[in-house]
Amino acid sequence: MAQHDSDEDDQPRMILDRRGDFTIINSEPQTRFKIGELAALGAQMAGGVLAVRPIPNPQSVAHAKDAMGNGEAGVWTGTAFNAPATLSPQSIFASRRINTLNDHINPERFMIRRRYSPGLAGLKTMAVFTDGACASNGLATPKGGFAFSASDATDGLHAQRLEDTGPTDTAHTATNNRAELRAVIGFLECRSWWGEGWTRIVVMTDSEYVAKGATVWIRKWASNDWKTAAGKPVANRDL
Amino acid sequence: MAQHDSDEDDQPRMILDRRGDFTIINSEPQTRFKIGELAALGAQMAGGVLAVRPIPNPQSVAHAKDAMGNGEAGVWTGTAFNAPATLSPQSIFASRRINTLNDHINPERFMIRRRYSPGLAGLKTMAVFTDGACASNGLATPKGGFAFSASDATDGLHAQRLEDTGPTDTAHTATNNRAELRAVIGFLECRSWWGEGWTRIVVMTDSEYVAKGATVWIRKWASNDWKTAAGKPVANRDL
RNA sequence: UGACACCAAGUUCA
DNA sequence: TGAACTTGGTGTCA
Repeated sequence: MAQHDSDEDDQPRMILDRRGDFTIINSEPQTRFKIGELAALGAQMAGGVLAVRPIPNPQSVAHAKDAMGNGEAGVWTGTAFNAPATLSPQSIFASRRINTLNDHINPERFMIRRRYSPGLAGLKTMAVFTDGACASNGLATPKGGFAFSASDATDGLHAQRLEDTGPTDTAHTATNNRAELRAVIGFLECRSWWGEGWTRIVVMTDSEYVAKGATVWIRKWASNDWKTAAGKPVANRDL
Repeated sequence: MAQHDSDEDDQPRMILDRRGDFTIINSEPQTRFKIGELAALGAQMAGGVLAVRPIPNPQSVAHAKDAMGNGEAGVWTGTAFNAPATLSPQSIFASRRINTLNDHINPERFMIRRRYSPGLAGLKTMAVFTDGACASNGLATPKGGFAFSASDATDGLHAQRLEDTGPTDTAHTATNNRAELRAVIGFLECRSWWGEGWTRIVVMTDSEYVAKGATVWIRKWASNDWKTAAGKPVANRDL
């Protein structure tokens, strides 16, 4: 009830600081998303970069489902690789506007620089930074949040609270890993990247859980009836 | 090079202010030791009070080493408890002089008041305030200092710079936690409290690191090969 | 056993 | 405001 800005909406707003980190302002708790730190981590980053190759048309989906052995995971696959030491949102986003005939299509296009994806030059590749957070993770009342950014501009950021229920309408306690996963899903669902002409998404994440889960471990799980190495069912499967 | 007092010695001198804090005068950097603030912290003080029960004779040491599983930690144990809200050097030091037949024994004796250590009345209990400081902690050229006081008199204070090398002759960068640790060690080593007849030391510290490290965490470390919760080796083990 | 992430607490500083 | 020194704990996997 102290001083307020003059704008009344309760939608979360974001600010981007000098290092590229961003913060959700109208959010409780106020969480800082450390996108800028990805740059410092550089080559040592174990989470690394996740390249997602979508397979959107029905035939490809069917084929992928067959190949994966378990259809639920077969809609897309990914490849993990390490980020360069100079990684930062400002360096990786080679922003250029394109002309579109349709006003409903966002004209912002960000080609990932070729040196970050050698051999992928023929694909229209989009880059996105993701991060998840969970205050009081593992404690009594955890509160999750997530964010993603596909540009170095403030209005290119999106952040929101982690929902209490997953896509299957089941209640799920908020955890750090659910938040990290949800950040990637949030981008993939909110933006019609395929319709915009992108054929490859590069996801920058600091989460080994997300990076390896979507690239390495998922292949074992698909041919494994989704059992963990300890024999227990894989968690957060709904996401 | 500004104004100087007329005395030429370069031994650090200390001044005690109204609140019980003290400052090293001939020291660079000039550091303030906040003993007086312990009173304000009172019962909320998480660091609390550290009661040290020494086991000084060889048999007890050997027994303790066996019991701890790892001999290096077994020389003494402690119990943590919270300080009362009214805690202050002036209130806790019930100074009384005693007569001694030996001039070499300091006649100053400070019995901790019974209400601060219920149940310990049968032991000769000595109280000491400790504090550590580290200017530019974490920066390029940190400079540490520490101090302790076992009385409310000015000449009962001792303060000095934190050494560059630990007891193992290894170089160690000064940190706040090394300074806090060194303050306690400084008192235990400089004063022949056992020879003076004290059988229990109560250490007043505002450092959770010192209080829990010497009472709670050390028991896990001893049976843990001195690994931190994150699996890394415990820091400052030399102290 | 290891790895990444997410927190919690205290202190020390700039 | 922001950063470093230190610890304990959970979320997850191999």
